[in-house]
Amino acid sequence: MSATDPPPKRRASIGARRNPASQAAILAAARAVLAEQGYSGFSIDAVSRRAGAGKPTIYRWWKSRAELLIEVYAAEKGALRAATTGNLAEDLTAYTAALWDFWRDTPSGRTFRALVAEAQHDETALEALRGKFLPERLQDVRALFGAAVARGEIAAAEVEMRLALYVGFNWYYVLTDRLVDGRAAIPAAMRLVAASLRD
Amino acid sequence: MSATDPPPKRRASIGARRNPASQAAILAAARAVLAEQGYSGFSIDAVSRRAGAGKPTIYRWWKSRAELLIEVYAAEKGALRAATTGNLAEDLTAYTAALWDFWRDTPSGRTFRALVAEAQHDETALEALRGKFLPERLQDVRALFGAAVARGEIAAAEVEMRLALYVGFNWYYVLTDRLVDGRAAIPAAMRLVAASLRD
Amino acid sequence: MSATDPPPKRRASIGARRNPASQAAILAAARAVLAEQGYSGFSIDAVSRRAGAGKPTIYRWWKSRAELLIEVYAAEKGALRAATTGNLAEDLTAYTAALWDFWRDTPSGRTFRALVAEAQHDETALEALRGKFLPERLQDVRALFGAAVARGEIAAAEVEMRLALYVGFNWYYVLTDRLVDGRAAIPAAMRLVAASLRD
Amino acid sequence: MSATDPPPKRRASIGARRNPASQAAILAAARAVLAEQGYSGFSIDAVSRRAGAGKPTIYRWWKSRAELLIEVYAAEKGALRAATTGNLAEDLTAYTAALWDFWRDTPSGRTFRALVAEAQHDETALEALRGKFLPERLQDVRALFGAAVARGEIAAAEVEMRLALYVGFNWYYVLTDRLVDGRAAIPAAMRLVAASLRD
DNA sequence: CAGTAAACGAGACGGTACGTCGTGTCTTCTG
DNA sequence: CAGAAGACACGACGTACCGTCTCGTTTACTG
Repeated sequence: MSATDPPPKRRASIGARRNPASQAAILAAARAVLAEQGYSGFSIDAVSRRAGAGKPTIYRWWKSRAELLIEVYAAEKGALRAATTGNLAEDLTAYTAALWDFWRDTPSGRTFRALVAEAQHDETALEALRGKFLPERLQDVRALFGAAVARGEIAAAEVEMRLALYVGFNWYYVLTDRLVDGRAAIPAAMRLVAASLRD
Repeated sequence: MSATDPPPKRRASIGARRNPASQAAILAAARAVLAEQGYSGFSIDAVSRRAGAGKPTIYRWWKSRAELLIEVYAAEKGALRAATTGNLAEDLTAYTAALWDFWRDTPSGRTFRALVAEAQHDETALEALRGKFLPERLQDVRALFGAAVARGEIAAAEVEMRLALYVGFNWYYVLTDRLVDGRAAIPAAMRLVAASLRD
Repeated sequence: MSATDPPPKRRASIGARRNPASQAAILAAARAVLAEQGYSGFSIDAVSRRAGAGKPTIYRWWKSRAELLIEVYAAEKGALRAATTGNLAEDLTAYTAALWDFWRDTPSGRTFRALVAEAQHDETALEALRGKFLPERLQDVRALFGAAVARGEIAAAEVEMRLALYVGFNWYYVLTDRLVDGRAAIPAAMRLVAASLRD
Repeated sequence: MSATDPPPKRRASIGARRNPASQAAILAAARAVLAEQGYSGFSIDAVSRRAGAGKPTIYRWWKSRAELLIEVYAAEKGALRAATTGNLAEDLTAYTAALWDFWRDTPSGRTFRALVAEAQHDETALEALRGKFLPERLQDVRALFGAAVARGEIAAAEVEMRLALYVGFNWYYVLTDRLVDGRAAIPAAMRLVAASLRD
């Protein structure tokens, strides 16, 4: 989203179906608002103004702020991929470093923080976070743990617990806006998350 | 906070100093509002109405919603204490179980969630969370880690990383409102947080 | 849902244009508040509550209390008309008597007083009073003077001065809430306002 | 009142009686506030801050804003005197010109406007205006009319009516803040106020 | 190929909350 | 015991945003 917005041209209806141009404009506007003002400036009114879209158009396709945030996040997250190399701690470290870069270098960090905040407001947003957003986002990481289970590194029964430690570690740093400070701690933390419990 | 509130009597000024009765009523009202309506119903107006206090009285003593939340939380947290028994994993498990009980059985869980959400809105709230709230709240847990360092269980350089894993684990469950589901995972997670990294 | 419930009658938007029902309800509420509580009870909040209208709806159409007062006054003033019979003093007397009746028997006297008071608070209100309200309200009286000039009763150059005396006389009595006491003085005063200056 | 306020020194009690220094400071502060901000900035809080006086001290000696305004006005008005020369119109013209100068060149014009506005808010202020303030202020002008009655220029029964015309003329111009524009109209208006009604 | 259905922008609507200011009352402390 | 200091409950201020509603317009899909 450029700082100098293009003059918002009126996008009329294209008939009795969703206008992709409007949807794209709304997502772009939401991303821009989050990038520039953060969660406190993120309102349906602001997005509507920025996108040159009517509020009902937004509410028609996203029934809550949370849904909009989720789609904004998903639109940018696509590129990030976790690769299995044979060592869980190293895989987690590589993925986490990439994730933190992504959070730092795009508006996605702010989007993520907004989404977690939104889930504290709104029960349905929390449900969406738990039931849809997190499972999707954690798919790759879960696969890393799955591969480690297959290799015998960790027990299958421990995956959820390790996942919670892993996710919580990331949340703690992103929600306190300390992605830079905490970066050095990633490798050791990932070694612990991947460590054996047999001793 | 009983559901049937006593008839709110007007509390006049007691001179050019803070009226403890008003402060207590405001804190109690804030706690009650959070308990009954959660973060979405938590507004200075609502607290003011509930407490029978003027909004300026609230703003006089608490510069922001976050400060009020912090004090509400602190007022209930007092009782919780961490004891060192000689085994870090066990100490952490005991403390965490007590913390989760406290979050579940009092409005404090909601207060905590509200505070984290507030920190996503408001930069000064985030600063207060990082600079004042968390250090104070983590004092006891940090002491547990310190004792483990003294016993040679873990390295001093690893304390911050382990603390982040520990805190994140708790945040993840409380912020997704899954304190009940996640309870069984506590002991194993704490063993991992306390595990050796030498192998 | 009891059958005795008064219909809540929320006035929704009727599209991207002013809803006449809301405007009428706001004007009626403003008139009612002034009639019942006078200027000291006249607040945008009170009008909003009384009208069942949102404050932003009021501010959207009236930039200030003064504008609202002016429109409330104009809505009732319509009926009053000045007739030229051929004698300025008598015409003024008849009109003034009717005006004072109108001020006494409707909320308009209070509205007028409120408007003058408002103009002492607010520079833009004063500007509206001088530039818009008074010229419109004085149109009829000015026509009476104009007719007298045409008949040769008074000099054209004296009209503004006589108008000031005339208006001031009315203001003095209405602003001191003595419309009843002062009534007997109207005819003689009007003879003086209409008197020749030749001697 | 100088623009650079002297550092407000604490004026302690001087025993169980009114402290003249405090009263003077309060009156001076009220005058200064009116001069600088007009009626809209005139509040007991503002006067209290400016004077370095406690609000209860103000309320103790002046039970309303109106009383304070009256005393502020009286403190400056003293100098103005009406002189009888043998011609009512000329006497009125001279006095009115002096009065308008006084209103223009001192904060008194604003004080006067504030007082009239206050009387529209507050019934007791109106009563004070009618019963105390106006009779005192009009004493001199009434004397001019009395002298004219004694000389046979006007009828005794017409004095109140002429006084109303005279006062209203002044009010009209001061309340619309047009003392400069209206100045030229004074002599003719005064001739009319003093004119014979016998023709 | 006309009629209908639905999406679009626009923006008004009744509300709630914001954070600040002023009100008049009250109490304590100082001199 | 007066005076400063200032806290108190209250309520108005003007603004932002909420989610809903209706408008008039613009297509595409239908019968």
